[in-house]
Amino acid sequence: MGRWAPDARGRLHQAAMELYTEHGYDGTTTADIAERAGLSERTYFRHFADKREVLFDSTDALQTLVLDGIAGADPAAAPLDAAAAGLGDGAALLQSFGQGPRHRAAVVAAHAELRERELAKMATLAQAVAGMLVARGSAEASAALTAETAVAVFRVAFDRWVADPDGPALPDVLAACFAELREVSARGR
Amino acid sequence: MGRWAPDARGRLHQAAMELYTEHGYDGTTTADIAERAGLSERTYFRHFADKREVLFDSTDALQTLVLDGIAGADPAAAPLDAAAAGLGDGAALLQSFGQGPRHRAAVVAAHAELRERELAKMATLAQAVAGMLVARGSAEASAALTAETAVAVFRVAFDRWVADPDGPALPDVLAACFAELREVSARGR
DNA sequence: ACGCTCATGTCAGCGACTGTCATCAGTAGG
DNA sequence: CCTACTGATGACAGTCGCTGACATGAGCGT
Repeated sequence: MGRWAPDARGRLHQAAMELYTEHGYDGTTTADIAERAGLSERTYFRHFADKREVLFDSTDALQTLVLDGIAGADPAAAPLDAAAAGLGDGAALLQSFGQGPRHRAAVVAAHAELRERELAKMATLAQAVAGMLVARGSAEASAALTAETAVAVFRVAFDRWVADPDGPALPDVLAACFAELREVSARGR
Repeated sequence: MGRWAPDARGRLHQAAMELYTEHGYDGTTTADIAERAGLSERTYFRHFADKREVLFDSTDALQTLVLDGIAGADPAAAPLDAAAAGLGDGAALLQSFGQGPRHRAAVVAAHAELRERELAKMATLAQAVAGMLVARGSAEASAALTAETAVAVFRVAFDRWVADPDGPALPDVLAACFAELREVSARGR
């Protein structure tokens, strides 16, 4: 047994989710979060860079999984297919958390600052995906376009999945969205 | 002649661009900006919601132009083509400002908070584009996918244009990116 | 027993942002 | 010409996000 209660980060995350849900993001101070977690406000900022970041701890794991999925994809697969495969792994991870991601998404959606941060995280993911595509042999420019497109599709799929709790599993929604992308972009000229 | 010097918003924008360029975003306080514009800090916050928003006044005009372009597109055109046309109008607007957008992009790129806000503005644009596509007859879900994809392509095109000052005009870069999207998404299966 | 580590607490302070009230040139109405 | 009203602004106090600096003390190796 350590000197301090274990998993301070986890307790802060838990406290933040509860308080943002109960009193809203604006109605919660970082001191409130720290207090519920049994820590000082200063310690909160040793674990998380700002008031928003406490909700985005899991995105690192998601990103790692997605990148691994791309790295493990068939080397002969087209870049967009490789990206889709990696994002499919990420979708499966989120699906495995049940309603958790939906609850978190509702909290994030409720405040502009949190939505902004989520977009920034997705942008980071897109950049990392592009990097993996380059590692697979894509040209830099083409990789960026493919990655940004793929991540945009992922976001749309996630939004659809959140909006329809009785619908298909996230990986299936994602696959459907990629199929739709091909249709949409094949039309015209 | 009014009681106050005219165009307070414009002066604040000018002052912010200068100061963010000279001393960086972190090295500039809102009080600094207000002082250079000949106003009080309190008045700054009457014109702009926060320290970031002062750089994003022009995105409203861009959005309006893009939406008008979509509204005026051939009703028979495919949704993605209509979105591309509207975004092409927006690209032409930015191109007409010469190096201005590149300078602004450099300032935005220099700080994470500004990049976040830019992403948020693009997300707003994507939502508005989706709305216009629905108004043209697209289904809600399909419109969201098309709009998010099209705006992602726009962002990639803008980044390429910024990175290559001696390259082709933005509308041409954008058209090339849309062509590339069709290639990329046609490959595989 | 000694010193080192390292997560934490405490405190002071800056800067972003807000609510509130006062000011006063211009303008409309009588 | 006086008066009331408007609307952009200034002044001031206060909250909160966030940071730097220093202190504390249990655990751990030596």
